[in-house]
Amino acid sequence: MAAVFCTFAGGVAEKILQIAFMTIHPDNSTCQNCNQRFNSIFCKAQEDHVNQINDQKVCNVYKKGQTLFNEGSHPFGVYCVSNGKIKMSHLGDDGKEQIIRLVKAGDILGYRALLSGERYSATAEALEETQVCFIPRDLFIKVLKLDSNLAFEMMKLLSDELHRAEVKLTHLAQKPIRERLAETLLFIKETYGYEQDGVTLSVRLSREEIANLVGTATESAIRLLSEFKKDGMIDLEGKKIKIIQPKELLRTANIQD
Amino acid sequence: MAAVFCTFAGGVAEKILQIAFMTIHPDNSTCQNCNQRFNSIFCKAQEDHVNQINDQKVCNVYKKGQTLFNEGSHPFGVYCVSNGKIKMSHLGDDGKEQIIRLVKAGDILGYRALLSGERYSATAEALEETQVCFIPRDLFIKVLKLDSNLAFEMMKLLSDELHRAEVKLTHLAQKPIRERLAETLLFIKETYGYEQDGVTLSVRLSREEIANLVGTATESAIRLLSEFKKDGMIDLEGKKIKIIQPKELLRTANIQD
DNA sequence: CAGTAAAAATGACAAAAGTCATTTATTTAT
DNA sequence: ATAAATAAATGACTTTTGTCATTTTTACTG
Repeated sequence: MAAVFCTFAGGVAEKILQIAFMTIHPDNSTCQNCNQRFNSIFCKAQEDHVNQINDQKVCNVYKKGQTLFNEGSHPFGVYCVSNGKIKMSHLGDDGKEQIIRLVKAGDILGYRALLSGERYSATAEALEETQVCFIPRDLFIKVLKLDSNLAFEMMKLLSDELHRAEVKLTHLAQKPIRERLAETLLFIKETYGYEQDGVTLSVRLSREEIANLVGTATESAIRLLSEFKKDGMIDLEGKKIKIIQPKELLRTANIQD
Repeated sequence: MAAVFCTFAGGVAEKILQIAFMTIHPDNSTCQNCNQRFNSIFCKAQEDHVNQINDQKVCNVYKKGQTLFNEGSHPFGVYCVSNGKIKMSHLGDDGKEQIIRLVKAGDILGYRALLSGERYSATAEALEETQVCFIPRDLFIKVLKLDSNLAFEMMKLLSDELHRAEVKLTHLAQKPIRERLAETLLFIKETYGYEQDGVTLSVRLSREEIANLVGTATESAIRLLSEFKKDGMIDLEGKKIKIIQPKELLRTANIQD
């Protein structure tokens, strides 16, 4: 099914193919019928507002490695993910990437900078073929102003993200890498879940990306992953990671909160 | 002047003394005349709403070391600081404190848990004698619902905090302690400013608290502070910290963003 | 104001984590 | 399919940071 979606980069080509896509999958091309409709922040938005968003949204497909936006550029709206996986990352002072968020279907992104009135502070890059709808800034702001339920959902989302960031910050300051790696693997599982086999994490990340998620050197991440494998907690097959002993991994993560 | 504010812990005594305070300082006892009126999130709130808040608010004075709320307890409203300084911190798994925010006059606190619908994830403790107004949950929610300007200010505040947390997270993962300590000293300066002399940080923090802000061991913080002093960047007199060479400190912090 | 408790400072050492160099696998492109 | 490029793995070593013990200083209490 995914093969049907076209993934060229340019604007015109995308438009054409988007129309082609809409013809083929009419039920999935509108917000009203989006499979993420009640899984997103818009679940409590008024029907009328969802319709307006549907009318003005622009859908796009990003191939693995393509960026939706870059740190330092201006936000012109927010993105709503209908399908796929995205990483958001900061570039540290020495050019090292720090992954601050993993985005999944149903999530929105790009709202932080928009609401702060700043440029993007993070780069968003597709981890695999990803379908995204773009909602223009003015419409998003307008709907947010008119729809207090949506505004509250937005505040809840921001509060939850803030909480996540604060907990991660505390763990970075206080926990050893071993524990943080275990926690990260469980976090990936929570976010993207397993493949059909029920053990393989359904995302392919490089060792470097895992390290940049944990906040450590690539070699350290590699070494510890090997240890986890040796200890029988996980299994490694190339970029596939299988969680063999989730309980043991949870114990290793040593999470109290 | 500060000596006029009474600081007993209990509820009844506080009420009585609050009334005494209002009698003595009528101009400062209402939101409308609060010295932080246009320095807070309520700056763009409708006059009517500010009046309602003023009617229902409950003011309090906390002595140094007293907590406004504790990690794990339920939020019943938000706090608005009219005067003083507060630290907010998480307790790490091993019981180590991680300071996640420094709160100053004009700031509000306690909103994160309230908007997430969770218990407090942090403890708020006064760093010195601090005057705070408590705004009940239902009123805050109601006003937030009716006043879209206020809601947007709230979203902006959350977005800014989220940004701060993400940057701190990146620095914790990537920067050496020396740079983080320098950055922390500058952050304290930005937050609380100097005393009259124009060089002494106007907050007294223990070495342990500084370490818990930086995210390091107390001894490491002490050692590096001594180095900074030896290098002539700062001066130490007990808990007083003087910033002698702010530029050199900024260079040491090695901040790009 | 002495005496005690707490905090700060310092040294010696241990552990954790990072860096660099090299080898081995795995992708990718031709 | 094979070469070239990229990523992963591993070892040796260095640096950073933390821990523990001890001394010195400061703050507090009777």
